[in-house]
Amino acid sequence: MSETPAAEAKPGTTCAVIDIWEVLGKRWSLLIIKNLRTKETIRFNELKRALSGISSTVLSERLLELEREGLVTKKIYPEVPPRVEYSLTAQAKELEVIIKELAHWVGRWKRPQSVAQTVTKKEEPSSTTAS
Amino acid sequence: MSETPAAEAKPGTTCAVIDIWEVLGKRWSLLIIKNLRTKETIRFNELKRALSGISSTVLSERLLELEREGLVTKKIYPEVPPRVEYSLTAQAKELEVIIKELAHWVGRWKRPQSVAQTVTKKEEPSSTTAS
DNA sequence: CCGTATCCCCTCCGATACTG
DNA sequence: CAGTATCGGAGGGGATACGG
Repeated sequence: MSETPAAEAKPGTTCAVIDIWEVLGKRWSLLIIKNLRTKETIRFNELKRALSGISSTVLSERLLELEREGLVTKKIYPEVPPRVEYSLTAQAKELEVIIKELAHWVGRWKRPQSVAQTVTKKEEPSSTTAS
Repeated sequence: MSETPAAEAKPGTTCAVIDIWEVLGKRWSLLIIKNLRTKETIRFNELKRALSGISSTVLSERLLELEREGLVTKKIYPEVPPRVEYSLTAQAKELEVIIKELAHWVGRWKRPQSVAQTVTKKEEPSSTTAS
């Protein structure tokens, strides 16, 4: 019945969706995925340049989180000037489809909304009081 | 090609998806929608009781945001003990489908992930030895 | 080139108290 | 019952400096 049957410490972690949502909800996460999509592989500074404004700290952090979630693969080339390439996993490519649907959904409903409706009558809400 | 062509002030606001994502990414938002789904209409304190741990402040705030996004409708009954009923809009019901897909996606890939792969030799002869 | 360590600010969230 | 006002703590994110 209640939405917090277990894990009382973190009330927002009831279903698994919220888990991934919290990761993806963080700043830059979605943008990183979007940029990763433009190429098969992207290097760290290349990505950083594309996301102008992001700091190395945060980019590294997001990349690590996305890697832990299995959305990004990291390839380290032990060369003299270090080279690391990032790319999307198959899992992330599937996620993209859902994001696209979400984008479509957003576009379909893009418009100003009403604020609130005050019911003057004492009647059942089934009869729409939109006048 | 760059991801921040306009709106330099907010780098995370490139596409509309991120906009709704930021609202839904906030704590309790998803849970609120989930609870709203169990009934057609729910009252404020009823909802607050279901989401044990949330404060009136935050619940009110979330509800207002969701209303602004057009996901929730608010009906005010000017009675002696005030009565306000919240319910999902058609738009939110459509969103639910997408969330369900996301949930399915999460379930399909639920498993431990690798950490990182270091390329020791050969493979990928791309000339990227620029210093 | 690819990050980590540190500091600081600023927003978010919870708790409490109070009003219509 | 249904909120708003205010305060204070915690954590995310940016800037800078430094290491491998």
